Amino acid sequence: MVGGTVFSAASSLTTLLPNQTPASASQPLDSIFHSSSSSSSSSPFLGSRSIVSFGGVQGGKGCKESFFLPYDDNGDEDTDEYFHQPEKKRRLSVEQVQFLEKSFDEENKLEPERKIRLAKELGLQPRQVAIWFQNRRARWKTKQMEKDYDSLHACYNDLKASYDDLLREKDKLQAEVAKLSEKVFEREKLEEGNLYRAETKGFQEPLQKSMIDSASEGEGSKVDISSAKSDMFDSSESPRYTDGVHSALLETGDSSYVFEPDQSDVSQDEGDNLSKTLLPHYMFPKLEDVGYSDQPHNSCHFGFPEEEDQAIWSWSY
DNA sequence: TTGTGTTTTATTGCCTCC
DNA sequence: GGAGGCAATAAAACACAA
Repeated sequence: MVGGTVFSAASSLTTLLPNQTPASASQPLDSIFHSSSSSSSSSPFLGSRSIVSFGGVQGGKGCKESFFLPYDDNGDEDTDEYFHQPEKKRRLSVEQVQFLEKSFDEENKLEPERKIRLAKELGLQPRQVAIWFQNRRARWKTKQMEKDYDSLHACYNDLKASYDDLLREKDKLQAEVAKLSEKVFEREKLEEGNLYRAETKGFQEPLQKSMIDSASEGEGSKVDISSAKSDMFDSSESPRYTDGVHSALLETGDSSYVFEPDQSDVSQDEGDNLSKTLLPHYMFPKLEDVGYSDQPHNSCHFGFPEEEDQAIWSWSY
């Protein structure tokens, strides 16, 4: 307990005569306590406002100021006043504060020798210097926290802006995914319907042949069931069927892979443009690879393992 | 002048270190 | 156990609007 054990400046001084020394007078701090006649000679800061300078003590009877506020220097010392004036705080002079600030800038911790030296130079008690440094450190810490808060807040705002941008982009992509998924679903339905009709009429092979022929001649097919796939998977940025699987399937006559997609058909489909420009090809794996027919039409299981899929597509629409 | 909010000085109690 | 630091707080000094 510093205040209680060391020396309570204000309370002690109120009981002292100007040229008396406090109870701790045996310390080398004695020289700090000046009488009114000696205070001004040893330090430029031992002005009338110094707590340990008694040169400016108020004298007149009825004066409400204690010697802690020696604003005028008509010092007719009346020692009785010291015993009866209420204890009051006083502020350090501008010069004292500037000196302390400069010292604080050099080092915000106060070693004992430095404290003594500063006290002597400023005409203050070492205790006052210590208190000033303590309070100054507290103020510095508060300011530092405000700075830290501001910089963290700026960081937060930047991150939040980025996050909001990503959210908007995600929503946009979600909408595209939904739109294109719906399109794929409808075309697959159409494909299934056409194949069913062909099979039931026994025209499967002739139909395939005629459609391939018409496609290869660039005439286009009004019932091109491959266009759904080509819209989705065949673009300049999407992998062509170079894995051998599709071409092999074509050779086997698998009805799911009847036609090699035609670029001429693709180029006329505006939906395909979306898939080219907005959607990475890996977002649309082959439907048969992901068990498309078993999935709800708006499901987003694009070939990821179930858990991973859930993690990636945790957002819903 | 006065009420009110802010700043500064100082105290108190607790904690850590040697 | 004493010295010193810190957080919380009190209180005086100060600033300023009404």
